[in-house]
Amino acid sequence: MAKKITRQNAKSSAAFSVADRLHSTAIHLLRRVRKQDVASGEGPARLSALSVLVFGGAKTLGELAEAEQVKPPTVSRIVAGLARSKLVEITADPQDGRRMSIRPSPKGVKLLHEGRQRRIEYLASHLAGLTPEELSQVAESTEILGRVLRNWA
Amino acid sequence: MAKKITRQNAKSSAAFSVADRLHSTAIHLLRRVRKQDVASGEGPARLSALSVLVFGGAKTLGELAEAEQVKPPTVSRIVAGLARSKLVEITADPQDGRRMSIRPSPKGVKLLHEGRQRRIEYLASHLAGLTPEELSQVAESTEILGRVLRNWA
DNA sequence: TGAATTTAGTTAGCATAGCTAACTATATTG
DNA sequence: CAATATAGTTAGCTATGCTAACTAAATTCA
Repeated sequence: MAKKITRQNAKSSAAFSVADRLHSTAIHLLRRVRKQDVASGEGPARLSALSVLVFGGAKTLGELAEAEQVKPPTVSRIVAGLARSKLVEITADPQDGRRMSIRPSPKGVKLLHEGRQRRIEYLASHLAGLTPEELSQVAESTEILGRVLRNWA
Repeated sequence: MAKKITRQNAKSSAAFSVADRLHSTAIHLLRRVRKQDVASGEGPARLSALSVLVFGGAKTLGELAEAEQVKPPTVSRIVAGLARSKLVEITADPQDGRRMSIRPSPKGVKLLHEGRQRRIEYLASHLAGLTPEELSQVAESTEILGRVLRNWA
C-alpha cells in the first residue's frame, strides 16, 4: 500500500533528517571541544555542573541532579570531586539537616570563566570562516534548541 | 586603557556567545537523546562508531579512531564490544597482517537504523512545537556546523 | 639477507561518569 | 511516638576516555 504524502509526513521527514544530523554533529562537536577543556583539569560532567552553579546560583544536590538530568548518586560524586578541587563550597541547610547548599567558590568561578574563554577562542577560530549570516543562523538555531530543551517533557 | 571596538572584536564577541551556548546546548541535548539510545543496549561510543561504519563503509581500526577522534586503545575496546554483540564483522587484511577490516554486520545495520528511528521519533516529538521556519533554521545550522567539523584543523 | 625501525593493534592500569540497590539520617505525618 | 517519606551517600557494576608498555607484522637499510 502506497504511503500518502501529507504535510505531517513531510514535517516528520524533515525532523527525522534534522534530528539525526543534529545528533551526530553534537557528538563530534563536543569531542573537539572536550580536548580544550582538558586544560582545566576537570572532566565534562564537573564543568557542566559548575556552569549550572555559576550561572544559576546555589543549588541543593537534588536540584543539581534535576538540572543536569542525572541521578543523585552521580551528582554526589561530581560534587565530591568539585569540593576536593575546592571549586565549590558546601553548607548545610539550617532549616533542613538533610539538605546541602552547593555554591561555586571564587576559584570555581575563575576556572569556569577561564575554560569558557579557552573554549570560545578555540571554537571561534574554527567559526572564523563563517559569514556573519551563517554565524547568526547558528546562534538562532542554538536559541531555538535551548527553548526546546527548557520545554522538554 | 580602553578597548578599541573593531569589526573583528564584534565578530569575536558574537562567536564567543554562540560557542558557549552551543556547547551547553549540545551537552544537554545529548543527555536527553542518550536516554532513548539505552533501548539499543549499546553505549554512545559504540553507536557512534557503528554509525560511522554503516554510513562510511568498512574501516581499519586506525581509520575508525581517526574518524571518531579518539585513541586506538579506546577504539580497540569499542570494536571488541561491537564484535561481542555481533554488530560488526572483522577480517584480516590479506595484504597487511597487522591491519583489520571492520564492517557492520546485517544485525549492526538493523540495530543502527532502529535506534535512529527511535531517536528521531523522540526528537521529532519535541521539535513538533517548532514552526517549519524554525526547523529549517536548525537544519541549516546543523549543515553549517557539519561543514565546520569537516574542515576542522 | 638479516638486524633495526616503524606501524597496527592489544593489554594493563588509571580516572571519570553513568546506573541501580541498599544504606543512613533527618523530617513529616498519623 | 511510630511509621513513612525524603535527601544524600556508599557499594558495586558498566562504559569510555587516557598513557605506557607490549606483541606482531612490515619496511628500511647496512
